[in-house]
Amino acid sequence: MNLNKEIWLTPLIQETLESLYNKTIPQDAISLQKTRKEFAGDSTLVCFGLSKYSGKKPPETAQEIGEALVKADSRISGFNVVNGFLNIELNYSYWVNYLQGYTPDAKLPEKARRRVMIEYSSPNTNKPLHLGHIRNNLLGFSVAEILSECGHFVSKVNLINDRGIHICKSMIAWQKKGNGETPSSSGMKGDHLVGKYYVEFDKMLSAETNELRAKIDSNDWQGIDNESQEGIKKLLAEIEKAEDSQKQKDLNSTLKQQINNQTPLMKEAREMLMLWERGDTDTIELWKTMNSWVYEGFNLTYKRLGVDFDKFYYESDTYILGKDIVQEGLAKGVLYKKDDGSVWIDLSDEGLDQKLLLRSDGTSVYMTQDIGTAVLRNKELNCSTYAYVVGNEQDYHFNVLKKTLQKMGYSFADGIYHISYGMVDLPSGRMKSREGTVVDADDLIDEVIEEAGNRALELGKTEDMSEDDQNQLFRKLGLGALKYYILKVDPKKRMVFNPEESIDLQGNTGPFIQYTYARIQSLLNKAKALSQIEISLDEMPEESSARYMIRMLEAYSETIQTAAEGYSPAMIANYMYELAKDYNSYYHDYPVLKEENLTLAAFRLEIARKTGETLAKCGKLLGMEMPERM
RNA sequence: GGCUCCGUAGUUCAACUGGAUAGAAUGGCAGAUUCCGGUUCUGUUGGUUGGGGGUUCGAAUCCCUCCGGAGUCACCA
Repeated sequence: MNLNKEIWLTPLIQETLESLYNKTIPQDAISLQKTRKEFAGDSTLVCFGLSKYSGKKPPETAQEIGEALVKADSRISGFNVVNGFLNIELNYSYWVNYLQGYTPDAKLPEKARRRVMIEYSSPNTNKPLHLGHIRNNLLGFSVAEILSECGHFVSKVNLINDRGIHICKSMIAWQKKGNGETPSSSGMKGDHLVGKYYVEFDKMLSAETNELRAKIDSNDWQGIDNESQEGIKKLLAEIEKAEDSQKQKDLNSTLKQQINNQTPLMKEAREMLMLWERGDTDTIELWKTMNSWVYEGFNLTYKRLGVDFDKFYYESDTYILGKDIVQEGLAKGVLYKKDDGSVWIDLSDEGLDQKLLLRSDGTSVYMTQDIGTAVLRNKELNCSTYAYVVGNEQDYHFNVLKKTLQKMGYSFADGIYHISYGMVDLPSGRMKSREGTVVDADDLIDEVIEEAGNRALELGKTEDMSEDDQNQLFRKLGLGALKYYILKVDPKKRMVFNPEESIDLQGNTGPFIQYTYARIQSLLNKAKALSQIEISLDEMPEESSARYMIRMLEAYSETIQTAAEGYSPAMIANYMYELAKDYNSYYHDYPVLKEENLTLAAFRLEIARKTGETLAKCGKLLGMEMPERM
């Protein structure tokens, strides 16, 4: 049963208005919102826009409507008018009944439920996960939970980037320097081991690049083919001529890139990629082995983070898929071919550029692959929404992907949505792998758990717990702190990750909410007998704080639904913090066990119970576990 | 340079998508416990919402302009 008051109040207002003014009033003319804390009332009708129907000034209009509403429905006990705002007050009995029927539930009506795919995580298999991936994973998982809570049918999907030149790099470095090292021989987590060789490759590469640069500077062009020679010479000349330093910088980095490409190591990497694409047995064997190490590592990290997937896609399976579709697009005349054979789409009428979809040698690029997987998934999953959790540096890419598919006539493309999130910065600035400031996901998880443990042990409240229970608790607290810290920020916004603040326990933090929950559980345990007492309005006084708490609980379903529409776990984090804070204040002022009026005590206990349930539910939606004690 | 996004207390974030006197946390300061768990609660301090103009009953939010920052403009992914 949905008791949400907007369900009956909005239509009631509409009817009242229509009979009052004898005009048709569209529903969206009725702007109803929660009454702000500082005013009396439960719901507020904004009356400025209604003047045109009443022909009177907003305050007079509000007054009139208020009077009519009180007459129209007994649930409405009163009202007050401030400027053009009509604050509607509901009966206390309405709220007491509401509390008794309340359970945190945000299910939409059947007809509003949809099939939704959430793609998230999508890692490369050449490096372990880092802080940026953590934001991605937490967001993706949480959004999926939120949509499920609203009744949607969600597929969580991970598209793994397991092929390409970057993967070959770690393979080559391992061949050269690995001496057969494996995760078990080294005791290293598989993804970290592979990552180590990726870094190793980079080191070897920059040594070769420097060497080659020195040779070029002394006019020694051995090992560089004529065409590349010319290119490099031209660049050198341009750098000579360039006047502003920005341009010089740009040219220099292009030059470095070109020299990079001429090193023996890069040549080897490219050769390996070709071997891989041809299906060379040894290459494939090595690739499979090293990838399997990485997957073992990733799975462990996912498990510790508490995220999971319904389906995995691998780029090695999907990277060719888009080619046929591009051919179809050519046939339809949506795409065009240049003289060199490359295929493009012109999106300039959409405010975008031309975009390459197929190289002149016929091989596919990132976009080709994404087009292919999109079509494949639509066949397999048949969703109405395809949401991709990917960083905002790819805003342009997803814009192009969606428009391209639309132009090709795929109607499912309308459902493509990019959940674009901002970078995670450190207090010192951006994470840079070159400077070694990248925060590793596994290290971070270890740290927050350890730190949570340290702080809990200092307080000494967990001494009687078994070591196993303690470890479970520290894990819940550490991860709760981390998840809340990251998810409370609006996904779209860039955020600063301060390692020390992320494990804080006071203020707007995960553990603050967990503490509130644990304390409620303790209260429920001690007050079991009260649950038998029937709550009756006749036996207890009206309390505005209680009314306020129930209104906070009532906001649950609307909050979750708005969060789902906006793909924003942050809204839920803000809500549950507000709820916990208000409850703590209520708890402080209105005792249960000491209250002599047992009906009132039972009523307060009921508020505690429902608040606890709601906090736990919100926590679940963020992937946060609530401890029974801490 | 073109396009996109961002700029809110010292700091980290809010502001129900155009609503009421811009709120929390943190930091600083001052308090509360015969306690149902003090990881709590109550005060206090702190703002020209980057600057300027416009739209209207009303703007942090929408439009224009300038300033500052980021991202992106690959036959990379």
